Amino acid sequence: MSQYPFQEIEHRWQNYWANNSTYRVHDDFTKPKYYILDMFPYPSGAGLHIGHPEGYTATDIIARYKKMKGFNVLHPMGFDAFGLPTEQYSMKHGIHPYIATMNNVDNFKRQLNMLGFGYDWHREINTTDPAYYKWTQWMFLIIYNSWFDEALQKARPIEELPIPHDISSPADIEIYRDEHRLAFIDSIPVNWCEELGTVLANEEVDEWKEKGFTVERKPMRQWMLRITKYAQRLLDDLETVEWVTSTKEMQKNWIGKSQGAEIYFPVLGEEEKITVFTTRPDTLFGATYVVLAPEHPLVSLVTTDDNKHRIADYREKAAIKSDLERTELAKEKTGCFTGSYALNPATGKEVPIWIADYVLGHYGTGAVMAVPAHDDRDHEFAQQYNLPIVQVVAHVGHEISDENPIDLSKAAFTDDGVNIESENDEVSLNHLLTSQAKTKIIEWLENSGNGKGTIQYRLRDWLFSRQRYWGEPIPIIFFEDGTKRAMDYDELPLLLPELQEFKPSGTGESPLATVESWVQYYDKKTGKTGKIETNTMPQWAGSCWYYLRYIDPKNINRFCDEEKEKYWMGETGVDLYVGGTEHAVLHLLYARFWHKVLFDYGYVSTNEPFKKLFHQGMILAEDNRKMSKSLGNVVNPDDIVAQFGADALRVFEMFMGPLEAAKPWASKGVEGVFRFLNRVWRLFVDENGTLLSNVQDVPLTKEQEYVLHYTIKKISEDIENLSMNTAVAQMMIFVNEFTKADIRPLSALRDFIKILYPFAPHIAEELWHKLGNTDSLWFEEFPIYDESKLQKSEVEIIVQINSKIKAKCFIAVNATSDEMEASALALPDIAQLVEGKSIKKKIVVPGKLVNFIIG
RNA sequence: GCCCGGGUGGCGAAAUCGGCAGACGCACAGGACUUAAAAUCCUGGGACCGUAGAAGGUCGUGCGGGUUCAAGUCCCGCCCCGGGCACCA
Repeated sequence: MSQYPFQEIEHRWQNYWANNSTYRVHDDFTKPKYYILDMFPYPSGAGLHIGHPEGYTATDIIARYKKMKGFNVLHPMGFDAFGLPTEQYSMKHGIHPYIATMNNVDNFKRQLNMLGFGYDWHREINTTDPAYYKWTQWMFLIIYNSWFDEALQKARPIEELPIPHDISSPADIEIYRDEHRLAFIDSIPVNWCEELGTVLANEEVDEWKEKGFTVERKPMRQWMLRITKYAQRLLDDLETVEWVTSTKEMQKNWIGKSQGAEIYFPVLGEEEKITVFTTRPDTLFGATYVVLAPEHPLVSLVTTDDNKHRIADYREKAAIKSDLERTELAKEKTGCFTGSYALNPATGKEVPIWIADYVLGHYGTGAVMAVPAHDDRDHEFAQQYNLPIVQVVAHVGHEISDENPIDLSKAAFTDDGVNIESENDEVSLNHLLTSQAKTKIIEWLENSGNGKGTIQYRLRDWLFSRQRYWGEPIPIIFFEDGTKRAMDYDELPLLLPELQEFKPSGTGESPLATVESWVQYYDKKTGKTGKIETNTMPQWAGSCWYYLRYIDPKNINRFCDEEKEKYWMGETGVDLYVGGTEHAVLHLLYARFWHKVLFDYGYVSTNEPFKKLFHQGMILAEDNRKMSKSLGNVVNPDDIVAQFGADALRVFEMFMGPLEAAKPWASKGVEGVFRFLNRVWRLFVDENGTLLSNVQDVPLTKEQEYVLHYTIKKISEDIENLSMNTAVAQMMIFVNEFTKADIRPLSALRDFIKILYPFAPHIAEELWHKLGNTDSLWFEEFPIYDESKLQKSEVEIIVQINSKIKAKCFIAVNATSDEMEASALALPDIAQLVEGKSIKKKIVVPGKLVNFIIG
């Protein structure tokens, strides 16, 4: 294959860009800004995956395009380098995570530069850099030193938290404050992984289980972030961003808002009431028993002596089960009667109190009223244990029982309908539709003091601590006298200690707990001695705010300068954020949460961090399966670049198909794109790389003008819409058209190079210089199309008889309907077909078609 | 089970304010160049019927209906694939 010298060209231009700091970004506030962001990579030992260049090329294209359109473009890159994989690798190979990280980062940077991306490396960030994680810790302290004002729906300083009058001692005030901080310590059942020696967030459990690790539930002391306080805002503000609908949906489902009611069931013979949460308060008259989660605090109170052993036994078994075992693996529902009864506040009837692990302790109130007639789970349980089933909702129009077609011995009736048998002395729901019954019963509950309407969220607080070494230390000191204090901002960063051994301590504590010299702390500010918190932050922490650090990465006084933040974040934040779907919920939800806390304090100027979000699809192996080492179907970017060059890889990944779609790799496809780049090369130069003599300063033909201006228009629009595949197709059409020309008009070729440049910057720069230019294309303007060149004097229309195409003809572009009809009828084929027939109907679409319906 | 996406040639895909289905590329076939090959260039192509060849005809965007002069595109009912959630009361 005779080929253009891509290796030489790519090396030359990469060196040129580096030596001339071509991509240096300046904070020029006079220009309109465009902030385009990639999800920064985790620098693994495996190096760049072939999927990485897909999103990165797309953003590189847009960044260059926007730059050429006159925007001041910020398109930065950095590394999310804390986290388990590096620490695992370090333990296995005995290399310090810091060294492993540096090596991996170097390799990633080499590969990113090899692909010709236009990053300003002066703005590189690394989450493991103390100068960076100082601010991660700072933001943690902002959160720690805050409470959430429900009335204002925003975070406020903890000092401003109103303290109830009956709390006066400093110790009690501190306890009260701790109960309201947005970062707090709790002892809760967590997902403990013995092999990893750490707890995992609920969201992370599946990922590690897939990798073959076991995860069990175990109560432990943990740091939590009160993200649930922001549930409503996180939900509402989704409406203000331009995100993929599926991702918005996922976040909505994850937050999981439910409207319903809390209802109080008095325990017979006790003062206490059981509060249940239900979304179907309209079925209250059908509640025939109450179920508590095994971990519910009232369980011991309501358990009668003769049931003690069985209940204790059941609770113990439930406690060690993971959520997974309590749900998917449990084919049959299990439960245990406590021996006590509660009163259904609507019917006044006694209903038995059970415990069962199908009721989750952490959702709602941890207790439910069971309505077996109208809930599948309650129905199953009632059948299992022979509990009464009472119907209170019927199909609309079938309120009279003998016409009622519902067979409750088989399944529950869970649809909306109309209430029956729902009446007491104070309220009747009978004949009301489900929605009306809900409103009415809530009204009654509130008036009678038996309950109230409420909203529940599925979202849980964020488990924020990890028992690992390779993460940000949590800057809290626990003193020997039992008090504690958060470090002040001027004491940050709290550095990770140098460590020889970073294996888990084995006690459930972080490896940091074994470093006496680091843990033991003499506090100069208070003169007290104590211990530093040994848990570290999860990997998500550093990525919660990195987009802000790019704005001012070297700032030592602030996470970023106020004015620069205002400029680059503007009215609506990052203009475009591109990354994989795998972060649709977690990273994007956590980052939004941190951003909102910062927003509450005025540290950032936008409500939401990312205005527009786009997910690139996965690149599959040639066999249509996921690429994996074990399948041996991995394609390495280094190999492709060595064989065909970075430009070919970039253009091919854009040409494969829609950016958002999952698509299989095709080695023949790269060759095709490589052939295209060679055709581009030969459009300009001969075998020796000398500019062809038939590239001349001549005017374009009408046809060439049309193709050129259509290409400019089409590709501009395609880039804006992220339709890179059709943009590449249009460049191919351009090259095919102009290759045909014996004399190639220089002006069109100049424009074409500028269009090609965002996609294939190396070959474009080389050809640009061969045309005698001395500066980089980075500083050129993107061509602008001329609408008048797109106007054709004649247009081809189709002529149909009975809606079938029978002929085509050219007509003047501004022809009237009558003229079109006359031209069509004048065609011999049409005249012949119409002859002797009556034309029943004529449809004329200007500039498109004429259709004769004949009989 | 629920919520999102998506089903178009041998393959990746274009085209959705309803108006020539299959742009562009891959693979394939034929030809030119060559001692030969590679590379390059040119030509062809949805399927079926038809014809010596052409002309011509029928069918065709997952399946079944519908609206319309006209449907890949709009409406109704299904099937299949991918992703997410899943005892959340």
